Amino acid sequence: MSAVDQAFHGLRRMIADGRLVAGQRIPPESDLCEELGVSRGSLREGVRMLAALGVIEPRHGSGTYVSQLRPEDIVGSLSLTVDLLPLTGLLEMYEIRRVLESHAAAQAAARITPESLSTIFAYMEAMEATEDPERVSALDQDFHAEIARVGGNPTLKSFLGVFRARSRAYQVFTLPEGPRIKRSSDEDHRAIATAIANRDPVAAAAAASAHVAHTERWLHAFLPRAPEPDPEPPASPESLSGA
Amino acid sequence: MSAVDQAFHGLRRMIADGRLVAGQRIPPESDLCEELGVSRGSLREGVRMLAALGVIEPRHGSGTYVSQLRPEDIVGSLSLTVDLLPLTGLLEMYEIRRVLESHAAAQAAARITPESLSTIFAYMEAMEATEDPERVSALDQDFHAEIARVGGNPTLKSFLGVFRARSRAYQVFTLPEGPRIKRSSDEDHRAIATAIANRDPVAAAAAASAHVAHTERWLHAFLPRAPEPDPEPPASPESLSGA
DNA sequence: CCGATGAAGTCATCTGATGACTTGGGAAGG
DNA sequence: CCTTCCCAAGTCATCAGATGACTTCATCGG
Repeated sequence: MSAVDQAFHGLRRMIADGRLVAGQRIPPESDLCEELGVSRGSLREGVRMLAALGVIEPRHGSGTYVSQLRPEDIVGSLSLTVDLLPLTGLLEMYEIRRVLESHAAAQAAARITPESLSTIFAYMEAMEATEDPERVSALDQDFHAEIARVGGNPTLKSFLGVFRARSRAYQVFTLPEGPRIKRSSDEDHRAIATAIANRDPVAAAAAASAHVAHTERWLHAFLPRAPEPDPEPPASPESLSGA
Repeated sequence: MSAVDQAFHGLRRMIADGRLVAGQRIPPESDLCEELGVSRGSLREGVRMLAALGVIEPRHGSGTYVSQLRPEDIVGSLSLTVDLLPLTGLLEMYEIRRVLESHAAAQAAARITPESLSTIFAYMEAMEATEDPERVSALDQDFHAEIARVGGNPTLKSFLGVFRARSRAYQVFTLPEGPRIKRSSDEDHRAIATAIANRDPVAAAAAASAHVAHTERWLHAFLPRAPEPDPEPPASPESLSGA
C-alpha cells in the first residue's frame, strides 16, 4: 500500500468508523502524519483526494473539516467529471437521465403547490417569449430545477442538475435547425407543465421522458459522424406503459 | 485561485479541450509544473484530485495517463463516497435506486436471452437453498448484476452496483427477523425472475420496485430510533401505473 | 533469435522552510 | 460593562531540493 493510499484510506476509515463525524474538524496535519505514518506531502495528497470527492473541506488557516455528507453534495461532485465525458459516453447516460427526469416530473405532479405551479408556468412563458440562447438556457435550467425541487428528493434534483449543466454546453439552439428545436422544446415544456398542473403523474412522466428523448436526438447532431442511430427507442417498454 | 486549483483546473481544461485524449500519457510532472506555473507538490495534489475522480491514472515509473473516460467508471468512483453516507442519507438515495432498479429489470425482461435466464435462475435457486448470510449476499449480488447486465446499460449496472455494495454492509439477515426477511427476499427474487422469464417488463419493473422498497424498510431497523416512517410510499404514482 | 543488463525517464516520498490565512483572546477605549 | 482593535498562536498553502522505486526500452552477449 502506497503512502498516499495509507493516508486516503486511513482518513476514510476514520470517517466510516464514526471517529470523525460530519462537520467536525479533523486533527492537524502534523498529528495525522504521525498517526498514519506518512509525510505531510503524502497526507496532503490523500486529503485532496477526499476533498475532490466532496467528503472533506480544507479551510486555509482554520483547519480541515468533514463535510455534511449530504447525498446531494456527493452526487454533485460528478459535475466535475461528467463535463469530461465524450459525447458518446454522455448519451449512454441519457437512458438514466430519461428515467429519472420522468420520475421527478411524476412526483412533482403528485406534490405540486399553487405557488410552485405559477413559478413553473412563469419560467415556461418567459422561455417561450425569447429566442436568446443564453436566456433560454438559463430559464430551461430554472424550469427543470423547480420541477425537480417539487419532486421532493434533493439528491435527485442535484443529479439531474449535473446532466443539464453538461447538456447546456452544447447550445443546440445555435444549430441550423435551432428555431425548429426551440419550438419543439417549448411544446415539450408546455406538455410537462400542463400535466403537472393537472396533477397527472402519468402524463407528466410521459412528457418528461419524451422531452429527454428529444434532447438526446438533437445532441446526436454533435456526434462526429453518426446519422441518428436508434439503438435505444425513445419509448422503452416501461415508458410506453408506465409513463 | 490557489496553486492546487490552478493545477486541477488546468489539467481538467486540457482534457476538456481535447489536448489530452483518453488513454494518452500526459506530460511529465516537471513540464506541467512549468506550464501551469505551480510547484511539483501543488501539481501532484491536483493530479490526485483528478485521479480520485477517475479521470487520470498515475502509474509508478511509467507516467500518468488519461483514463478511458467511460461513464461506468466515472459513476463507479461514487463507491468510495457512498460508503461514508450516514444511513439517513443512503435511504434518501433509495428512491433513485428504486426507480433505476425497476427500469433495469424492465429492460432485462425485454432483452433476456435463454442463457442469461438460466444463469439468473441458477443464482436464485442457489440463494433459496442456503441460509449462510455471506453466501446469500454474494449470490444476491450476482443475481442483480446479471439482470443489470442484460438490461444493456453498463453505466446503469455500475450505478446500481454502488448501491448494493453499500447495502450489503448491513447484513440484514443477521437481525432477529433475519429468517423472515430471507423468505421475503426469496419471494421477491422469484417474482422478478419469473417476470423476466415471461418477458413481461411491466411485471418485472413492479417486482423490482417492490423488492427495493422492502430492502428500504428493513434498513430502517438500523436507524438510531425511527419506527418505520413512511414519507415515501413504496408504490409511487408512476410505479403504480408504469412499472 | 532471445534473454539479461543497464541506463534513462518518470512517479513516489521525505524533509525543511517560509508564507498566508483564520481564530480567539486580551488590551484599549468608550 | 461592553465594544472595538490588534496581535499572537495555530493551521493550511506553497515552494525547493534530494533520494528512492519502478517501468521501459535499447543494447549487449549468448
